[in-house]
Amino acid sequence: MPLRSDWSEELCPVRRGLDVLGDPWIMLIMREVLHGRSRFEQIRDSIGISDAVLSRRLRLLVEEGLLSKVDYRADRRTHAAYVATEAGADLLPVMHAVSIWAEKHTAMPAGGAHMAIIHEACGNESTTGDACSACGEDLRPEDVSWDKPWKSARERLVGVPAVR
Amino acid sequence: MPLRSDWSEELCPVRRGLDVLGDPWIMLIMREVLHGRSRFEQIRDSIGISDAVLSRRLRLLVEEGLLSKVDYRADRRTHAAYVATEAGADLLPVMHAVSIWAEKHTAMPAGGAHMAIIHEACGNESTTGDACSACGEDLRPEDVSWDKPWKSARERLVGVPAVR
DNA sequence: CGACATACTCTCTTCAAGCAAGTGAGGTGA
DNA sequence: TCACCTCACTTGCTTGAAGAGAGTATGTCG
Repeated sequence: MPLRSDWSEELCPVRRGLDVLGDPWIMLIMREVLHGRSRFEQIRDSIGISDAVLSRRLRLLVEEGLLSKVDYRADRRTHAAYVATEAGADLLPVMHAVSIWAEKHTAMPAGGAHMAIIHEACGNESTTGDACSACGEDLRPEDVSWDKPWKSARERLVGVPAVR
Repeated sequence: MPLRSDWSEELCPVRRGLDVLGDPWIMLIMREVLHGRSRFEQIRDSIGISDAVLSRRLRLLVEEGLLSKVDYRADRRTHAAYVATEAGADLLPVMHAVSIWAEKHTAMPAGGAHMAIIHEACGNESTTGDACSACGEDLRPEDVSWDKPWKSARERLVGVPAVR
């Protein structure tokens, strides 16, 4: 990932990971895609990123193998869409870890509320990010919802699409 | 964290977390501190960051409450040192998640090897990042070692110091 | 006193972010 | 058919941070 220094050859996995993940937009884009918002304008409008930066990040994410670009038909025309690959879907535990950390250690703004990670496969809230704290199974995007009380919404995530 | 846009008032915890963690240096600095490398020059030399950037990041991390700056005497003089706070030590699951993701989804460079997370409290390797996959206990820095075969070293982490 | 170490700060150049505007391919309405 | 729209970008401009290197303030040692 040649945004700044190239750390892809580092021996320490933390550093290799940060080569890709050490950018504030990457995880936000992946979060949107895992929420099923797969089109350029959907992602742009939901996270407030500029066109230029989103365009570059999407290209990088496809190069790095976290997203794949697909065309699909809707509204009588062809749209570009970005869907998670296995590597992209596997970012879920990282997002969960960030979320759990932030809930514990950043100030909750006015109007905020606890976001619960719901493991739909067993029906319970998980308090850990990689394996469900209730049933012990790995948390896969397609089995997880994020309960966001400030939006009065429980949003089901989407994983790697079955057909490509 | 006013490096770029300020996301500290965002309702979504992922975004609030990325306000602090969405920078490649932050996690690397915290990793060094959790390895007991607490002085300016130790951190600088082990991660290869410029003086100016390290200085700014350390100030930010103290402001954000992830590090605390302490003076200690060694070599007959007073040194500045940075030690993790509770919020800093709680980054360990995030680091583990990044590391596990990177081991699975980035190319292992020549000379690299699997880095095992050892839960010294039970003596086993954990394959998950927040609770030990072997015994189920939360992974706290003071109970964890990272086994780095490429350095032929098993490095014990350090948590929040008992005295401040 | 001068040499040295530590923990920074300052200066300079390069490059990305953020904002705004433009572009081109495809589709739509009159 | 031709102006107009939407989508998914690209281009240009300005500001500001990164990275590299040199300088500086404080304290210690001989």
